[in-house]
Amino acid sequence: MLGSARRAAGGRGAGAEAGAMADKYVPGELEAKWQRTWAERGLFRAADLPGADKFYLLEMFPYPSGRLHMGHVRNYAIGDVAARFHRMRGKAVLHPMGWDAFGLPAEQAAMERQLDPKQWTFDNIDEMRRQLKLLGLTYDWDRELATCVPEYYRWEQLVFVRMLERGLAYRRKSLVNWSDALQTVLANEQVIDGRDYKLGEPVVQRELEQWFLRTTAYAERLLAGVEALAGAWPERVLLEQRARIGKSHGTEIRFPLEQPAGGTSELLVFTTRPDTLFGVTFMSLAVEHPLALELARGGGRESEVRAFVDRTRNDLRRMRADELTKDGVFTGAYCTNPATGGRVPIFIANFVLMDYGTGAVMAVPAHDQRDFEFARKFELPIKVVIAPPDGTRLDPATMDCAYVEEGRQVNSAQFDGLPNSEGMQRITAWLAERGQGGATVSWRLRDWCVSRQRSWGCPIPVVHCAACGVVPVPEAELPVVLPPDLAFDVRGGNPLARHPTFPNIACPKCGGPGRRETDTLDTFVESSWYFLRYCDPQWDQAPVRHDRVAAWMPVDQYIGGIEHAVGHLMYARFYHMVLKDLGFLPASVPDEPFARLLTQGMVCKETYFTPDENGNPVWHYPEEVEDGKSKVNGAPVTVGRIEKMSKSKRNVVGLEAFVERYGADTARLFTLFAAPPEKDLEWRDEGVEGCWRFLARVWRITNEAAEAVRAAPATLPPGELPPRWQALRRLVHQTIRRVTRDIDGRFHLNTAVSAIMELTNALADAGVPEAADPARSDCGPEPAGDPTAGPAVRREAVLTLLRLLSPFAPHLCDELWQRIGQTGTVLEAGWPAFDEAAAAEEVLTVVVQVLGKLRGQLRVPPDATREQVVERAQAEPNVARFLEGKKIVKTVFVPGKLVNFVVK
RNA sequence: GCCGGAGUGGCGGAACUGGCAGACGCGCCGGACUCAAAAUCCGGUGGGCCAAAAGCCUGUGAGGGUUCGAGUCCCUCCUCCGGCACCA
Repeated sequence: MLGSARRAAGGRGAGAEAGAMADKYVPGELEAKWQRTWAERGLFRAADLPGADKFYLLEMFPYPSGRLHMGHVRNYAIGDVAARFHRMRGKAVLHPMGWDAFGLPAEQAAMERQLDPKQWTFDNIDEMRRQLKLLGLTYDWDRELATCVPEYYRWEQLVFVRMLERGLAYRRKSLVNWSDALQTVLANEQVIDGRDYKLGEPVVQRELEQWFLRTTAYAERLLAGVEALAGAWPERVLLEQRARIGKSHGTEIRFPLEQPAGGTSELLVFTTRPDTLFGVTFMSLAVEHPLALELARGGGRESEVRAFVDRTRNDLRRMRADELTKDGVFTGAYCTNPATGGRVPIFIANFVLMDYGTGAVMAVPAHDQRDFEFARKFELPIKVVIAPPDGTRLDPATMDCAYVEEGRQVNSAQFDGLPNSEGMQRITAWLAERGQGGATVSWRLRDWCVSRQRSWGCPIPVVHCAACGVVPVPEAELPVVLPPDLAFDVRGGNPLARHPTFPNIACPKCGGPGRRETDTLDTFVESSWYFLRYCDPQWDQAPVRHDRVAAWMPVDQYIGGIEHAVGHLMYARFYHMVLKDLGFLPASVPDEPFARLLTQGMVCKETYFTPDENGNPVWHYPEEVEDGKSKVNGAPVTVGRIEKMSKSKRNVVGLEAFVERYGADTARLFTLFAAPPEKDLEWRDEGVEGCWRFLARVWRITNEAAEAVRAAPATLPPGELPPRWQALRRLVHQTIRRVTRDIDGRFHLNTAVSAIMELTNALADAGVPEAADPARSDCGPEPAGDPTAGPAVRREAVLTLLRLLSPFAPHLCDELWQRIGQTGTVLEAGWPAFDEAAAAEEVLTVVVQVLGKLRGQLRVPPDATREQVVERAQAEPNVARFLEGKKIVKTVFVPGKLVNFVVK
């Protein structure tokens, strides 16, 4: 409104481009212009070797699906605020972006649409990069990398060969999650409720030869790292990692076998309850236990056991733990309890896990619920060895569940009477003395299965030779490059294995006929070191360049989705330690690659649906809904739950259409303002409008002030400012403090935006003197005193506003920066300096309470004494009213905050 | 089942280490501008008592406790979300 009035008055010429644009905030052209400028000036390029003031900021790189969604926008907007903030504060910032480019979707596209996975991937990358660039993010595109090129994955092959040499990579038969639908093995993280993460088809257990990385060898170090990251990573992630590592202290006990079997004369068990050793009444072995069939053969029950094992394996394919009832079979074999010398029958049980502990469990039905259920079913004896502290007598005949609490040892020979916690230690020590066991540690963490029967992944660089076994490809012959001509016309199976020449190779050792490994590596291997590669992505001498990595690592702030809490974040920590141990990293690099972690919440939105003929929901896009009815089928629409944006629920907001309408700055601001970063965000169109309005308001206010700011002196007049301007200046500096604190470390970006909004409101209230806006009659006349005070303070306020807002809405701020006569970009201008004295309040509000209830307020100078404040507080009429006729028994005084009279 | 986290206006969310609950935004109500609308601007907005204001009462999932003072600390319970789930 003001702009048009001025234009009419000023009669601006056609050449005054800036003025013509002053009318309305139109982000489209403006954003493109500044993105061009930034790129041309190379503003986001990181130094090769930064000094001590480096800041490595990283967002988890995306899979190039071809479509950027609002979840990405949120992730990258959060990161970009931090990147711009640290840059403005003078840090050397590394802020790279790349592509997690291997993976199943490319192969599926190849199978379904006969596309070349490489072509498909690079087309997607181009498309996603284009969309990403619309957002004005501060990436150093010179460091862009894609994991699917030999220049990247070759180094994984080298590392794999070295790991093989050190026994950190190995091959073994193992039960794995096999997806028929996807024709591959899946990691545990990729299996959700017995179904694959991708198509939701059933996953079965199969025994296959697989490649593993020995994560278990690093369990202790991974756990130590978790403890060290306390405070720097979200507690939730640390908890999940700690649970996954699952360290538990216990005791290893040897039970001599009556008849040696399978080359051994004893059965080794792991228990956390050695105190219950005297209560053992049977043994339970896992179905896959190597001695299972051997013992049965000796016990004369081979066929029964074999039948049970076969049957149970089928069960285990699908069933979840809680749907599986306890079942088992007697092997016919016995062992001896080393404590009592008693005879213990050995069973195979369906609930015993082979890959935890030793795969054999000493069963104490009186004090373990699972053993109790098993014993009841097979009518096995129950022997109580722990007595409850309350004196209750446990009777095996009538117990309906196991007693698992603390108590005193009973029926335990020389240990009787001890508290069971002490019994644990004493029995363990006693076993150790007699060579029958001892204290040990068990881990829940498993080795990392990295084999994938897929062709769009990093080939595992080994050769199988009938004579020499597994032979690594010699380092000089690396990389093993994926053949370009894979056939995807056959559904299922690995096209690499079917390739006419790829599998054929002579054994590197003996020259005889060999077969190349056709499994590829899990894509989590690529994402386990990409952050190192960014330090010099072109380096062709080694996976990473020492001096660069030494200069940039660790990542100072890592940002990504909570779904990677254990998978990616555990693998990357492990791999990073391995690289360090193998000498690929300089020793100065710390064990932990990610110094701080932020896990951002999901972007959610309301869903709309109508029921189909079977009552199942049919989801609708918001634009298909009109007046509460579906435009598709005319039925009344139900508003569904607020759920994560997804194509299947049709509750997505298209990025490009959005940016076209509102601009990238509004997209960024909204995702940052609507919720704190770590919480889920609900997308609401009204909220978007609010952010848009705010930016338009900044636009208007700044443009209105532009001429005055240009003309204003750059320094404040000496001496005291008139109160009105001093108040504005105080708010300016308080806002600098708040926004700085909110961004730095705390990541309360939503409150940082609030603070900036408050400053904007104050700036609007401070008014534009030459605009005699009747609606702003409260502005009052320009106060007396130095006439340059007002313009100078307002100039500082406008400059500060743009500086504080620029990490959130960089395009708008740079444009306005230029319009108020500043050169360059806000990024280069730097973060505003904070002046403690200017931020200090000269009058404090002290609240007065009587018996804890608010009865009045006082405005007092900061240096007021207790006596002065208390005296004035008592004189407040409303306070006096409540003090009348009462006796003050205590006066609480919190300087600058409150007075509380306790009366009787 | 076990281990975490969270419950604050009509809504998203603020409240640093116990000190004015509800910042900021949305929505809503009233007003200005306009022929009108949109946009914009100004004011109001937890609930209750009171004609209104002043003022008072009440209020952060429920109940108890500690404290001069509790959204914040402690105990019990309820609800929701997340993780793990035969880990011996």
